[in-house]
Amino acid sequence: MAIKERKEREKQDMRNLIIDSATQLFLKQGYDKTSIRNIAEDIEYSPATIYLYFKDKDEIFYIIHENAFEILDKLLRQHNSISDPYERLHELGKTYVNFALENPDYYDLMFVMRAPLAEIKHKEKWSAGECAFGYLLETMAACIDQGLIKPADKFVAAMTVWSFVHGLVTLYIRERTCILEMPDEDVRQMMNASLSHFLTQMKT
Amino acid sequence: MAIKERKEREKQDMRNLIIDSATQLFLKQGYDKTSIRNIAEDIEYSPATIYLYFKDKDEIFYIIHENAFEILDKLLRQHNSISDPYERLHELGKTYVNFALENPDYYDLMFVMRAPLAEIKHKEKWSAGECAFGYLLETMAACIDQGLIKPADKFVAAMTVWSFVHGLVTLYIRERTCILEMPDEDVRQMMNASLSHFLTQMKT
DNA sequence: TGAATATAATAAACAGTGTTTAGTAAATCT
DNA sequence: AGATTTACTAAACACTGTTTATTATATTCA
Repeated sequence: MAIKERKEREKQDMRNLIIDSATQLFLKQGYDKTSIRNIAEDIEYSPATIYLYFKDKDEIFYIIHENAFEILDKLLRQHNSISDPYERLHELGKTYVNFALENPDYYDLMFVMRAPLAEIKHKEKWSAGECAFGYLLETMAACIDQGLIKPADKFVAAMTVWSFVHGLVTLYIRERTCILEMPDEDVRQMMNASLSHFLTQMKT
Repeated sequence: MAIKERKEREKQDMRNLIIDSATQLFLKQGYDKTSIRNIAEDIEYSPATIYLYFKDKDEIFYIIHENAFEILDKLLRQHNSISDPYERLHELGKTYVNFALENPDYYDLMFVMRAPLAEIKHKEKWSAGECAFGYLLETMAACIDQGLIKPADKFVAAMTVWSFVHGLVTLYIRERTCILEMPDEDVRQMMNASLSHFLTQMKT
């Protein structure tokens, strides 16, 4: 009975087709303008078909959110070879901010939007986020152990760093940096200056 | 011809009626569930009537967003009497975070949601935000002048502080602090610890 | 192979959204 | 009192996410 396996494969193919189309539309037009009907039209199926493969729109965007985390995780762990944890922290910060600025829609979905939340809660564990946060936690612990930054609980220190970079990029992505009344280029330069300033402050 | 003035008054009354109803519904049920039809039913008018007083839903939420800024501004400027600028900064931080945690929907509308953005851009100036940010800027300048915090450009310093507190509260409001797998009370305590840690790091 | 069954896909509908248009009733002006 | 402006609304438009009943196809079993 290889038919069952083929069917399973076909089901997965269809899921991938939907996710790929949704991702493409999402990155091109944003969340709101990526409707089930849009996706359906794009893959040349009826809207109702999508509900045979995903229970709702949010589940689709939960998968996209997971894929985005995989990308970010890979980028962050590229700096694993840097032995000095403070230096690694610096690179992690730069990479995080860069990722957010270059993939604002992904970042929004990962850390701002409520769309994937239902699924996260449903799963009782935000594993995608845990992976990235865990890596930050490790780095902070190493920094503290080696006395490279001002002493603090590693959770508190990690939350402080994450909060700062998250705040920095979300103020930009959600267009609140308009308050600076600067050209976009200057704003980005100021963000870099702010990141450096923050990390210098941390140092012992 | 006092009729014209009475009409003008009545127009303003109607605008207030709509805003009051919208605000009430918004704080009770959130943005998405506050529909034009809901507001219309609440004030016992037809949905179309609302469009005689506001050009679209976003304009209504722009007004609510402005009102929220008035509340935050008053809270922040309560600390004007504190002469030591670093101490004042500390109180500003605590007040800001408290405001966000106690009024998450207001905070969301002010600093995260895209709803009021069209109007902000249309007006070419985000005066509501400028007022609060200006106050932070003053305080930072005073801190730097008196050598209370590590030297930096006042804009960079202000952006750093704002980014941190904004990140801290938005990770909480948009439910990303679930990663800590802590009871809500502990998360809030950690947020306080993080704020203190951040402000201590700034000190010379 | 042919009838019965299980699967896949869809058309159409439901209940909602923001917004616009055309038409009516009331208040104001001449 | 008649003409005109103002205030309001019913109904429609073009969407949205989602569900249900139906049909066509593929698979299984006798």
